[in-house]
Amino acid sequence: MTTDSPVKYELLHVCKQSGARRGILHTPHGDIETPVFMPVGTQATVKAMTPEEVSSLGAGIVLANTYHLWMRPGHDLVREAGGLHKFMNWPHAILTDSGGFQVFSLSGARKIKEEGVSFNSHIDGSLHELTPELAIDIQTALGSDIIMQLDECADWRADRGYIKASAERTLRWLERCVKQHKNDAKQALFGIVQGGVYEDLRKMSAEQTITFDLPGYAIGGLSVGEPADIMYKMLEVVTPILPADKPRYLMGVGSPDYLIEGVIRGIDMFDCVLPTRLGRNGTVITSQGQLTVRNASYAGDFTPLDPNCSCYACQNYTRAYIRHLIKANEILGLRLTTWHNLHFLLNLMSEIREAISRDELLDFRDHFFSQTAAHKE
RNA sequence: GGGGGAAUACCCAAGUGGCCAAAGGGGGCAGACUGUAAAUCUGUUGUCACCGACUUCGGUGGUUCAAAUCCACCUUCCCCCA
Repeated sequence: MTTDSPVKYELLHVCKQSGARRGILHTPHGDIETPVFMPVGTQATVKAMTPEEVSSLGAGIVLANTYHLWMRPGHDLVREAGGLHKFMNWPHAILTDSGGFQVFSLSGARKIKEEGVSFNSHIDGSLHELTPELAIDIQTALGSDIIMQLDECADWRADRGYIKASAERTLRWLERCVKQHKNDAKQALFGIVQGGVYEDLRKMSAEQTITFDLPGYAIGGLSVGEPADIMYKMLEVVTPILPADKPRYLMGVGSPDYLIEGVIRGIDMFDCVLPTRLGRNGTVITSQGQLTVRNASYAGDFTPLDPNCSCYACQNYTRAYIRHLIKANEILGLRLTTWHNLHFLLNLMSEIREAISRDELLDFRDHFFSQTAAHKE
């Protein structure tokens, strides 16, 4: 099955200093250099940006969400439109998340059973049941390049017994997803490793998940509030188990420190709402650390968001102007902050890839952190 | 000229004897945000020597144990009639 997969990982180089991987992810909608950051466009749009803008920032793949598009506008409509790529005018690769994260984030409006998850729609409260089979069918209709199994992203603070049961159910759901997927030639199904913050459960989940011989593996249920060192520990347990010829995707990670540390621990793919959400909420990620440009201290600051940035926002606008736009509730303000944040992370990944090629990723990390630390008060 | 109404914190606006340093919005200030129910949410917003004290509800004086709330006069604004 693997050899027929529409998505293939090509390993280019392993950093001699850190063990990090550089590679290429071949998809039906283009080749993607890894490690890669994938902007999130839940509702078939990266909020505040046009697809052309997202593409111009260097993104070759974005996320969309099964649950949200199922609820609205409905996957049949997207199929009728000619698939997600055509519907949203995005010619590059798309990865759809299965709705597993909504099991976590909409926990107040959902019930988990062996058969699947029943949701009360966040839009109108109507009851819907998402099963592993339906999650595949919806993603088939959407036509994304990479599809995710239905999993349960459990609360990391849940007790061990629950996490174990949840991870095992996620494996049973994977089996059903694989069966439903039927070796589709155009879409690659990724499995998701769960197991919370328990090393043995993570190990069990990883070992079981790879028996399905899938074109890629994700690590889920992390970066949901647990301490960073626990997350790093889980990665150190899981990535050595995952096959070297397949991409490894750490779901939901997007702060610069997590990205760098994740790559060092063998991760190839990341996605996160952080840059777009932070931007809309008036915060920018810079080479000197996070900066809440909405704050009064920048009212008269006529320097760029990040003095070391070459993005459109930083080349043309000042902190003072962008703060003014945000305070005045002008759309351009959050477009510019989003623009910058996406550029920053995509550029960071590009620098990480180059550092891997030079076998200097650890040096790069130390330099990066000293820059941000130097500006912390 | 006559009659009626209103003045509350940065703004709007509740409150008509003690539970009022004073509801609620807005604005301001700050914090949070990591497979997006998020252009959202949370906190804070009289002063200070801040688990306590002090000064406030147009102004002045009064009634009362107690006043943003009651009384008198004054000031300003709005509406109606001439």
